[in-house]
Amino acid sequence: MAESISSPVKKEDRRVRRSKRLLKQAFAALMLEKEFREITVKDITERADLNRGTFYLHYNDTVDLLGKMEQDVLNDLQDLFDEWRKNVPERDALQTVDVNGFFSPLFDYIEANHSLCACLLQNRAAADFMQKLQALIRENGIAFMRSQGVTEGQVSLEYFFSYIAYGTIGTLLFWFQTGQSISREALVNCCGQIAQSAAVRLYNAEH
Amino acid sequence: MAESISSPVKKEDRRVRRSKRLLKQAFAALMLEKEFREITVKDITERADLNRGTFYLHYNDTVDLLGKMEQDVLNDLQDLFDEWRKNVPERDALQTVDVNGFFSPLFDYIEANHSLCACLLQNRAAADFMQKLQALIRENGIAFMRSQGVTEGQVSLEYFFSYIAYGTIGTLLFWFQTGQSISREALVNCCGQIAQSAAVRLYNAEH
DNA sequence: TCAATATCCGACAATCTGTTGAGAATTTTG
DNA sequence: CAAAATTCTCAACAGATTGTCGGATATTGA
Repeated sequence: MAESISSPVKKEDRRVRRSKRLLKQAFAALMLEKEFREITVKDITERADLNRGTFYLHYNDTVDLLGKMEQDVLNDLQDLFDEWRKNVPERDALQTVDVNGFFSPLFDYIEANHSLCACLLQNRAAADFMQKLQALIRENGIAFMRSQGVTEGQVSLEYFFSYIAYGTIGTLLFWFQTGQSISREALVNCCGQIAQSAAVRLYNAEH
Repeated sequence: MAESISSPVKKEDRRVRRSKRLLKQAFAALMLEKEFREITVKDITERADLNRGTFYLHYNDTVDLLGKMEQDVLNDLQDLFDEWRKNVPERDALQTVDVNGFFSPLFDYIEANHSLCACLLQNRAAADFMQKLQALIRENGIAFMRSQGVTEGQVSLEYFFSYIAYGTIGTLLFWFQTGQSISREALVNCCGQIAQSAAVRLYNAEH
């Protein structure tokens, strides 16, 4: 799993990789200190110890940089989902769909990169990170359910997973904001139980 | 139910009420046209046909104004929840908790003020509106469940309603963003079914 | 009517933005 | 290794926004 802040392995000039890395690091650090809207290009380049003009060689503005960083995280997560899907056992028709299993890569990753993820989720500016993350989870969730032989019920899978994705992300965010007030196991259990019980009721995803 | 954009009934100087109203209206209109971060104080006051200095007599900056508008909506919703709670029938111990009923004021209000609410929810700048809205729903939800005699289960009510609130708000947002691609009834049914089935499983909120 | 106060107007310094050109430094290529 | 290509630095620039003035004008509430 690639470090989200790091640059692609080998494509661009080494100087470019260095500059982008420093800019992202500086920006991530600043986001822990103040609101996105208060962070100027000057702030970032000073923190990164780069010339202000260098910023504009790589990004249009701070929103652009934020978007690239969001995309890094989303790419990492998609890779994890892809990897996980390869190893999912075929589902016996009588077996329960393992919703917890589906969410475990997500929880693992977000806990491992908790500082950046909390930043992106909490920051006023990053409302659409939650949306993008929801879309990623939703689409992977739908694909997963279909691969498990689940067919559409009275509630479309799209709306079902929209709900589940937002509920899960939001609860993760709530967990961060309350200082991880319960154990990780309790959190995963909470999210899993809700999703599982709803899935069972709406799609007979059991037996 | 007070119009969110309108000013309090009678407290401030009529000129102040007028200015605030015009500023909020102008700001709401501008948010439909461009990103929050691209909206300047000058934009707002020009649209409102007020002097730029007048803005600073009432708000510190655009974030402040946005926050006040969010609070207007939250106040309206809290009033609705309070009103609704007065009319909730006592729950027979054998009866099902009516989760749909709990959410109906929310759906009504957001649909009635759908333009502004979609704005606040969708806009990049308004990430914390979703958080505030979630907190309001969560707290009212917990109070409701307790009043219905539901006790804590293996999943704390706090986390349960965090999940339910985020899921519901998110799905509402998804509904807006997909151009109300299903009927309102289908949407309410979707959210209701998920919440209900989870509540039943986790809290035996039935029978 | 009159005192209080909100608004308007013009102006101000300070800051940030996005871009430019020239030169120095680094990297890649052959 | 040497040359070519690219990136970075530096200083400077115009343009825009910000937040704040003081003084004049208009509106309000009593």
